[in-house]
Amino acid sequence: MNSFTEENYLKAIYKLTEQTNSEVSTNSIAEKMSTKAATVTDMLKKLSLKKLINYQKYQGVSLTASGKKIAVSIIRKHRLWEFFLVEKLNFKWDQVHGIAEELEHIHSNELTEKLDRFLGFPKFDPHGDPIPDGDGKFHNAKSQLLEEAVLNKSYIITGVVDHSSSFLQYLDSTGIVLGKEIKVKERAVYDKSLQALLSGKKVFISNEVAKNILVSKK
Amino acid sequence: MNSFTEENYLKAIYKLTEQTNSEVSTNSIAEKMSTKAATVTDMLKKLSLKKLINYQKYQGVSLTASGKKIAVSIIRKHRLWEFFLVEKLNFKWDQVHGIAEELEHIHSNELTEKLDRFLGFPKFDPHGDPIPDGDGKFHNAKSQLLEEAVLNKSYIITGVVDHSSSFLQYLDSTGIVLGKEIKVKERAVYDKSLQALLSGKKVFISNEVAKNILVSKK
DNA sequence: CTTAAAATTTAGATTAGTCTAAAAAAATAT
DNA sequence: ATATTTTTTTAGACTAATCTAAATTTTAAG
Repeated sequence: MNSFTEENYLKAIYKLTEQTNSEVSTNSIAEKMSTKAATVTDMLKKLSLKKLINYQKYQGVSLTASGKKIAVSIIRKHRLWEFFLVEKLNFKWDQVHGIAEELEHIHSNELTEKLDRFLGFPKFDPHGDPIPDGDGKFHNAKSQLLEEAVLNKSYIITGVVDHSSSFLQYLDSTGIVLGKEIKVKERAVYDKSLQALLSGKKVFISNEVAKNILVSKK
Repeated sequence: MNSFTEENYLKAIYKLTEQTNSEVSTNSIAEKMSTKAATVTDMLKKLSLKKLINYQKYQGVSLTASGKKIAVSIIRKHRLWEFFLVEKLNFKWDQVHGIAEELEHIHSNELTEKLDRFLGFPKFDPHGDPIPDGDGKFHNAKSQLLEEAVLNKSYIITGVVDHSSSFLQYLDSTGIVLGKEIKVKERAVYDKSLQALLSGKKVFISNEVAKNILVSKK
């Protein structure tokens, strides 16, 4: 059995690998885990001994197959619980991350599988992130940033890049909700801000926001 | 915030106090926690410093009001999660204890309250144990041991004393399920074993089993 | 290609929770 | 009432996860 801490390091390494598509540095892990580089080095030695990561000092790390399997299962549990919290318990999408950070460490495969069935085998969590299946396969929707949407073409809002409560609350306040249709009418040259139609209603969207919204072609 | 370990000690002390109605000994805690007396002493000092227990060395311990509040909230969460696992996820009543031991430590009051509402504010868990409400009040059904049931009187099975999987599985195999009606027809003098009618069907129940079943007058 | 800066690791400490062995206090038995 | 047994506590040590400060390695700059 791995500790919560070990599981969190594996998850952090997984996510950093996804972002950079290469070996992960000690410092980047330290930043992600809000801890110090020296602490990370100690943990890397431990995870390496358990053969969960490939590690040679000064050379960065990557996950082994078994490390990756654990990381994906944590992510699976996190996203299933987020779905549960929003769909069954009526939490808002900006309230669930912290609770799911605790729930993701509950150690029962049977629980995960029964929860998945109870929820109807959802493919995406409340933020539009894909939920891997029991074998670790992701159902990847090909999405793009709203920032890069083509003018006058219809898209569906499918996810967010920034998962912070403040961003999610801002989206709520502007009516930007997953599943809605959006069509960009104008893009300002100066600041790349957008004038768009959101389910037919005119909205203004700054580039800062557009960079953090994912859409799919309709 | 208290650690899982601290929460588990408080829960153990609460349960031992319930059983004995007096100060709890270091050794009894050690046994309940499957640990050593020396370890318990260390933890008692820590909990005492936090004012969660009343402790003077060699004199046993009791919970303070705030210690009791935490213990009851852990029990509340444990029982609500057990109810969820059985009623929503289709677990069997003998499979849920271990999972609930992990879930009971999730730290979100809002989660507990929303879960309670989602479940329809249940008053008893799948083993018939009362679920305290948000204020720590227990809805106590006045039940008695089947061992002491009066002959030819109708009772409803409302709970169990032994919570082990093996006992619960044995009950399943004999059809002894919470909510069923039972009437004791004969009690053998020699071994106190019972001949009874369970929903009208004849069953034999040993004293060992009868001592571990709770019933209420119909 | 040498040097300065940045990144990483090592060394040595700290805290929480645990242990064993020994000492001390309380309970029990003669 | 004293001796023996049981219970509890103390002392000292260990592991996991963390830290700071110092040393080392790598990278980048001139």
